[in-house]
This record gives sequence, structure tokens and C-alpha cells, in this order.
Amino acid sequence: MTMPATAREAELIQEELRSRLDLVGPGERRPARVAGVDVAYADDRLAAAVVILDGVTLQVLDQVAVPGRVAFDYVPGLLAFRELPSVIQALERLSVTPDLVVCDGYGIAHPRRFGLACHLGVLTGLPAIGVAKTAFVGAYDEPAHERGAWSDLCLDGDVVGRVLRTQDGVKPVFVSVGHAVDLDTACHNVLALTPRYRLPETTRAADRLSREALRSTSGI
DNA sequence: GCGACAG
DNA sequence: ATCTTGTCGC
Repeated sequence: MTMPATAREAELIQEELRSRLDLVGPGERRPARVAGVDVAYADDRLAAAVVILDGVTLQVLDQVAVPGRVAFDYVPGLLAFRELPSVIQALERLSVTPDLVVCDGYGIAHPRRFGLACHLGVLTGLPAIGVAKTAFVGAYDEPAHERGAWSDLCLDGDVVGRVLRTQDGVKPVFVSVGHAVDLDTACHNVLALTPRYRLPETTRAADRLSREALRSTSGI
């Protein structure tokens, strides 16, 4: 992964890579293997985790954790440069290839339309979507209170994502396309991955693994 | 100019 | 992201 020395350089990389995005998809509606990705931090240490679940049973098929060091400060809009180096390493060590990667963050709902999920998708060639827990960019109306209810996430006159309620009465999540998946398919998959909780099982599994990996490497 | 700002 | 107790609700 090309690592920029400055924020300006990072923005240029995003503008450049954006031309390689596949925004057509449509992606698999019933993916057999779905990957969840997350990164945990402690001071300058970090642990990236990737967990692959069976798309039907949601059982774990494979998982990889990679310890590392923070090499890029957090800057809103440039999250990929902080998290992806280790995440890509973890993806390369998987024994099976996922049909979909669910990222913690945004895809094209981004200041330059190239969020973490887009970046991961372009670099790996894998279909990817972003599922974020909080608002970042875009305007939206509060979706209805039932699971499955949603509203458009709009930015500069474009629909860049969907604010989706994954359980009755819980805070909605922000879904946006990353690479090689369309928005309908992305939301359909998010609902399939949230039979019980607000966040996708893939995200929950990767979150647990990344934290555990941080702890188990604290002595190293 | 001032604040907001995925994780 | 991470620092953190109790607390409301199912």
C-alpha cells in the first residue's frame, strides 16, 4: 500500500485510486463467505483483525489477527491510511477468499468519495461495503423505528449511502458502497448479518478478535 | 473565521 | 479509537 508523507499527498492518492472504483457491482446477494474487519489500538500499538463467517450460518470459517504499530495519525477522511496497512496483511494471510468484506466506516459517503471501504476494495479487488456507527458526512432524515427502515444519506445532491435501522428502536447504522457492490445489495447483506444485534456479526467478531489480539501481544 | 469530523 | 461506574431495561 502506498503510504503518503502528508495529508495533502494522501488526498491525491485517494483522488487517483478513485478512478479504479467499481460502483456497478451488483455483488452477491447471498455471499457464501463474508469477512468482517476491525482494528484496535493501545498507545502506538494496534491489532488488525479479519474474521470470515459463513454467509448462511454465520459460523466462523477463518480468522487472522496482525499486530502492528501506528504509522499514520487519525485524520477524518484519511482513516484508510491508518488502518489498512495491517488490515491488508491480515487479508493476505487468510486461507479462504471472502465474497464480501464488511468494513468499519464509510465507502463513497466521504469528502472525496473514497472512504476506507473503497480503498480496501480497490487494493484487494474484493467486493466491499462500509457500515459505520456514527454520522460522518451527508444529510438524512431519521428512518422509521422498525428494523429494515431506512432513509437516503445525501451529499452534494447525490445519494451516497443509506441510514439503516438494523433492529427495532436502536440507533441506525450508516451503510455505503465500497467496491463492486450496489447499495441495495449492501443493505440486504447488512440485514442478513444483523439477526439479533445492531452491528453486523462480522463487525462484532472482528472487534472481539482485534481487542483480544491486542491483549495477547501486550507483552511483546 | 469557527466548528465538525468514520475510527 | 480509548479513558470508565453505575444504571435502566429486557
